[in-house]
Amino acid sequence: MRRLTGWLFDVYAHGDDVSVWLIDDDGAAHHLRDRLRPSFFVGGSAAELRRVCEWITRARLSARLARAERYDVFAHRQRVVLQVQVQIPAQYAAIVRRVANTFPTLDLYNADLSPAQFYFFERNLFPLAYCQVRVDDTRAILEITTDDSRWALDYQIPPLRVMFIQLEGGELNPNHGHRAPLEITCDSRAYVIATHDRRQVVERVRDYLLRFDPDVIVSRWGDSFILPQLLDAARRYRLPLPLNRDSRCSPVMRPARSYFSYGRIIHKTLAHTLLGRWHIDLENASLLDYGLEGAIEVARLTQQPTQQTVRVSTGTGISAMQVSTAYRQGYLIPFHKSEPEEFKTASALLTGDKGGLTYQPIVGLHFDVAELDFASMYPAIMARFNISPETIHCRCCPDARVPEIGYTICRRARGLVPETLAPLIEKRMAYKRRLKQAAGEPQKEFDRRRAAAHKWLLVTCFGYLGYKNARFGRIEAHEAVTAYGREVLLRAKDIVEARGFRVLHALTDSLWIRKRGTPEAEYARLAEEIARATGLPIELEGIYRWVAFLSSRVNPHAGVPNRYFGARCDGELKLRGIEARRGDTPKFIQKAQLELLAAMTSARTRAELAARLPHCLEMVAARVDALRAGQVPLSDLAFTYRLSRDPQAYATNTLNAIVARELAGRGVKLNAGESIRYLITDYTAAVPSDRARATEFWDGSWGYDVERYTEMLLRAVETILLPLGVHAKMLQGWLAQELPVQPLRARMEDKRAHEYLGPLFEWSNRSVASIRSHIAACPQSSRGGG
DNA sequence: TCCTCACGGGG
DNA sequence: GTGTACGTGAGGA
Repeated sequence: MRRLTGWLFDVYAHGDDVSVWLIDDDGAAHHLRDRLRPSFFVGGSAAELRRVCEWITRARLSARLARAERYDVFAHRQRVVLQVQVQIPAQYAAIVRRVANTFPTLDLYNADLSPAQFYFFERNLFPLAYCQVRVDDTRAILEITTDDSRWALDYQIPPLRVMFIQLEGGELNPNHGHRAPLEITCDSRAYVIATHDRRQVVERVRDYLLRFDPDVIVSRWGDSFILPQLLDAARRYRLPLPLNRDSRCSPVMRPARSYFSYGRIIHKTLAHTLLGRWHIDLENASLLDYGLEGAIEVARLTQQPTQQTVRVSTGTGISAMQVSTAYRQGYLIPFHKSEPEEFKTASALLTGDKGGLTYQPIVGLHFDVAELDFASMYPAIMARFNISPETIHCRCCPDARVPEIGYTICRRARGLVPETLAPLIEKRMAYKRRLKQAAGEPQKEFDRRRAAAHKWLLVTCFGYLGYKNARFGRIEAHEAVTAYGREVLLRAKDIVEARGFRVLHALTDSLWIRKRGTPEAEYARLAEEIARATGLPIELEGIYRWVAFLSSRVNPHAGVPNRYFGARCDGELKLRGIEARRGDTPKFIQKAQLELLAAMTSARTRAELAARLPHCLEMVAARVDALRAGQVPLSDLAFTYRLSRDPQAYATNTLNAIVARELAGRGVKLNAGESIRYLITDYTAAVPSDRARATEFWDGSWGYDVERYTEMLLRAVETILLPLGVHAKMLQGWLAQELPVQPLRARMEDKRAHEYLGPLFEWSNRSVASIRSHIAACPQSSRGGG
């Protein structure tokens, strides 16, 4: 018998047990095993359940059967069910499937959880919990416990060894034709495998894996290109390739999939996850903005293994948290449905057409404006008013009714959704409070990333409530949330106006208000008064020196709710809807807008803003000069677009369609939901394929279209300067000065990987330069590398 | 002018 | 293992 302490790193079913990986304080990995007997439940009449028992016994499935009573949240009562306790965790999914196929009319519960989830729930653990373990001589766990909590604000993360693996040239997509040598970075040193011999590549990778034994392999295009290529070569040449730490099995492959989310198609490439080691592909991981620390926070909170966590949506994450709550309470957990898409009728669209409240802002520049925001409004409403699929239309509380729509909501029993949400809201607030206090880096950065991760969980929680396929979703609950939201914003507006403020704009959960000579303390009092009246926390988001609400480009007299920008007194800029906020705007244009806004930030009056115009125009001229001189980095000129359909399905010849078809013609398999990146080479070219070029097929011989980029730049500049009366035509007059166009030399910049890894995992490309001279001697063909 | 296409939100 | 609905702007036909 032996004692171990360390972080719970990986859990999966293997053989008759589960494999458990622990990383100790010295960073050493321990492979242990533990017992797990997951149960699912079958609901039906007594006769039906008897038949299920007989069938399972006859089929000699490895399961123990028992009668059980469990709570059905939707029926609001205990239900007699058949408990099927699976004896071998690896067989759980197969046994569920056989029962479901044989008895398609019966209800199954707790029937689609992963072995890792069962393990976490049964042992009261979560990924990266710091654990105390007793093991016997065969490495079987006798006891595993933790003092760590998912709700702890401060927790240690194990000393993870990270290996970074990519093709040289970083974010260029090898599936779209990019070819370059493999580059491996570990312990702050980069190693380039500059050979076209696939056998040698595999051998070198194997050597590095054995030498560094990384806990985490972070890659670019590892899921869809590097790992499949390596595995294929390893198979062909019969070479061992220890990508897994668990040598008993191969990496787990999941096929590519496309799905509809957030109103657009998302494509997830083929995925390769590892056992006893993590593989994270930066190009196939969602939500990069909160980085690995944020992903670890989400894994801890949602009790999903980290490799899954980075590959699934936050909707799945919040669903997993609800499942955890239900499991803890002993509720029956329904299936995650996956009914096919269905078209809504016109009437359903009409009645469903009730979202947040939207005003038309008062167009133009405003000075000394305050913005009040309800904090996490929809989640706060769910928690405060107990909105949950099983609490709505409750029979026991006829007096508690949702405004406008009149549904009843239970006041007696706390709902599953509020139960899950409340601690999450609280934890996020705690991090945000801490961020406001003076704390040093990197602590602040951890808190920022964790709070950002929570934000996404909270936001999708609301969406999930209205999602047809959610386990704990119900459209009426969704409607109740927005109804409360409208009511609450109207109450706030009334209060503000009663205090003599003018409401310039209001949108779902925020108000922009103005009253001459208001001291800051009055806003705090106002926020308190609204919070008291509505029961929801509202905060002073900021006081703006100035804010510009933009008019519609179609109708210059009408304000649009979601296009505005402003400078706060603390120097922060806030932008919505303008080019700089959009993912399909080249960085070059984003930078130009931000530069103008930065110059305007400190102005307090219209006259002060106007005084900065000459400087602004000089900056614009400098940008145009840089364009003409070919000094703009290639990566700053690239457009990124997500394809909403397969290349051949495009009806019009937009640049997107042209580039997509061009790539497809070169043998690149493009799927709806994938992104393409391209530069505009000659916008007016007669031959469509000459108009733009995918970044992967761009080389120095292609120039970029200076005229076209200038035109787009000036339009973006107009967005910023129009509130000051400057039109694009005026700008053109200013800049009507011919400069020579020079050949272009540019390089892709590559910072994202480092940003993603964050302050926790320091690695650098410092030694790349020294190795690069070595590669220069090696010829590169279009089939080389990876 | 109408149609097609892609993006945002939340902090 | 997948929020919905809608408004907006740009550009092609």
